[in-house]
Amino acid sequence: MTNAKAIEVKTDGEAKAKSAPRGPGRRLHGSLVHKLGLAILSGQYAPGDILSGEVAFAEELEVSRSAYREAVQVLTAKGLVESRPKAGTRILPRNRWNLLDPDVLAWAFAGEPDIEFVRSLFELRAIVEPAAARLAAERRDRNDLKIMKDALAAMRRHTLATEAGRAADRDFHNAILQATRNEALLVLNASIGAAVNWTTQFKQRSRALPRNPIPDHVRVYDAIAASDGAAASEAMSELVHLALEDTRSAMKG
Amino acid sequence: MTNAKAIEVKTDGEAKAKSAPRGPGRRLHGSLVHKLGLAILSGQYAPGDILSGEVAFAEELEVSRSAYREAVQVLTAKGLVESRPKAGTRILPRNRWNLLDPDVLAWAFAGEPDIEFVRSLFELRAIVEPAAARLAAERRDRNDLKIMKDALAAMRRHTLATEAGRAADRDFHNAILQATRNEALLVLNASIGAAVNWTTQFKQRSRALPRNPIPDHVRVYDAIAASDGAAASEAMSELVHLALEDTRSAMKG
DNA sequence: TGTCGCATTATGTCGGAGTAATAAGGAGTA
DNA sequence: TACTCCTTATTACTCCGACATAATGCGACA
Repeated sequence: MTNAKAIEVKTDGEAKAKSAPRGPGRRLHGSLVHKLGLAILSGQYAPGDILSGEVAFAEELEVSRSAYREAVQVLTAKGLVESRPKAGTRILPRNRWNLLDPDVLAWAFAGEPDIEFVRSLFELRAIVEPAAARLAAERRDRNDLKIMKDALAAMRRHTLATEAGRAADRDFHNAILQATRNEALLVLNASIGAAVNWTTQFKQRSRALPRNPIPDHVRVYDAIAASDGAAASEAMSELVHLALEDTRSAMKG
Repeated sequence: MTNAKAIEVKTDGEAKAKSAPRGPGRRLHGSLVHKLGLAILSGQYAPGDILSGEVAFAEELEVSRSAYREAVQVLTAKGLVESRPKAGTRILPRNRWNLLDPDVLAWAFAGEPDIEFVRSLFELRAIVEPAAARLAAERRDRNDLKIMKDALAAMRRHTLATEAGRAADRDFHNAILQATRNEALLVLNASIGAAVNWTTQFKQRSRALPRNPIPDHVRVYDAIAASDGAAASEAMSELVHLALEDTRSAMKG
C-alpha cells in the first residue's frame, strides 16, 4: 500500500508541459504518464501494489481525474497496470510489462537500470544483431551504405562523449536493421538502441574508456559493403561481445 | 481524408461490452480501441489519414467524447496515431507502430495479415528461437522440462485442429523462452506466439496438413532435456524452417 | 506580393453526477 | 464452529457541459 508518497507532480507554476520533453505525450497529462511510468519502473511501486483510489490519487497529484484516467489508460496499454472496479489500479507483475515499448525502455534506463535486465538486453543484441548484419550484407543497397557511412563519419567527428556521437552510433545500428528489409526486426531498434546508448554513456561516466569502438564498427561496415554475410555476422558478433566486456569491466571498476 | 466511412461501432442495443472479448480493455470504451485498432491495422486508414474532428468523430461513433479520447490515448501509446491541437488525429507511418505490442499483433492477425509482415516474423523466429533453445538447454531446470512435457502431451491429446492444441503449442514455445531466464527474450513470446498460431491455423484452413509437427517438437525437447545446446539450436532451426516451408506451400495451394 | 495579426477551430483540461460492478462484511444455516 | 448466501458500500466506469489553450488559415495592411 505504498501509495502516493512523494510523487511530486507539483509542476510548479505554469511550466507544466516542460517536464516531459518527449514520450507518449508532450501534452500536459503526458507528464503524468512519465512520472508514473518512471515511478513504476524504478521500483517505487512493486507489482501488486495499489494506487489508492482514483479520486484520492488525482487529488494528491493535483490534477483532474480526466488527466489521471487518461494516464492510467496509457499505462494499461503498455501492460504496466490494470484497474478493476472495486480493487483500484494495481501494478501488474513484470512479465506482463511491455518491456520493448520505447517509452517503457526509456523509463527503465532513466534511473539506475536493473543489471539483470541490461544483461538480458545484451544477450538479445548478441543474438539479433549478428543475424541482422548478415541479412543487411545480403540485401543492402547503395543508400543504406551511404547512411551507415555518414553515421560512422559523425561518430568519428563527435566522439562518443557527446550526445551527437551517441546518436550517430544508434543511427549506425539502426541503418543495419533498416537494410534487413525486415519490419519485425526493425521494431527492435528501440531496445537495441537503448542498450547501445547506455553502454557508451556508462563507459563515459566511469572514465574507463578502454578501447576505441570505431574500428569494430568499420569492420562491420566493410563486410556489409562487400556483401559478405558471414564476415558481417562475425564482425558484429565481436563488436557486441567487446561492448559487453567493456561494460562488465566498467561496472566492476 | 477518408474519415469515418463505415466504421459502424453501433453496438446494437445493450450488448456493448461483448464486442471486445480480450485486449486492452474489456470495458466499454475498450471496444472502441479494438475497433479503431482493427480498422488501422487492416488498412482501412492509411498512414497520414486524419480521423476528422474529435467531436464530429465521437458523434458518428455514438460515444461520448471522453470514451473516444481515452481510446485515442491508448492508440497513441501504441504508436499508431498522433493527435495535435489543430490538425486532428493522424495515422502515423508504419515504422512508428509498435508491432510487437500484443494487441497490435492481434489486430494485425485478425484480418488477412500482410504476407510480407508474416515473412518478417518468421525470419525473426528463425533468428531468435534457435538461440533461445540453446540457452534453454543450458539453463533449464526440472520445472521447465515438466512444463514443456505437459505442453507436448496436450498437443498430442488435442491435436492442432483445436484451439486447446494451438494453445499448447504456444505454451511449449513460451516455456522455452521462460527457460532462457532472459526477460528481454521473454517479451518476444507474443510475437512468436502469433506467428506460431497463425501457421497452424492457416495450415488447418487450407487442409494441406502436410506433416505431423509433433516429432519436430519432441526432438527439440529431447535436446533441451539432455542439456545439449547445439542440438537444441539445430532442432529448433529445423522446426522453424519446416514450419515456414509448410506455410509457403499452403499459401500457394 | 509578402508579412503580420486576428479569428476560427479543434484539442486539452476540468469538476460533477449517475450507473454498474465488485469485494467485503454480515446474516443465516448446517 | 464453519460455510454459504446475500446485502451493502466503496470504487471505477461512463457521460456531460464548460472553459482554457494552441495552432492553423484567412484577411488586412504595408
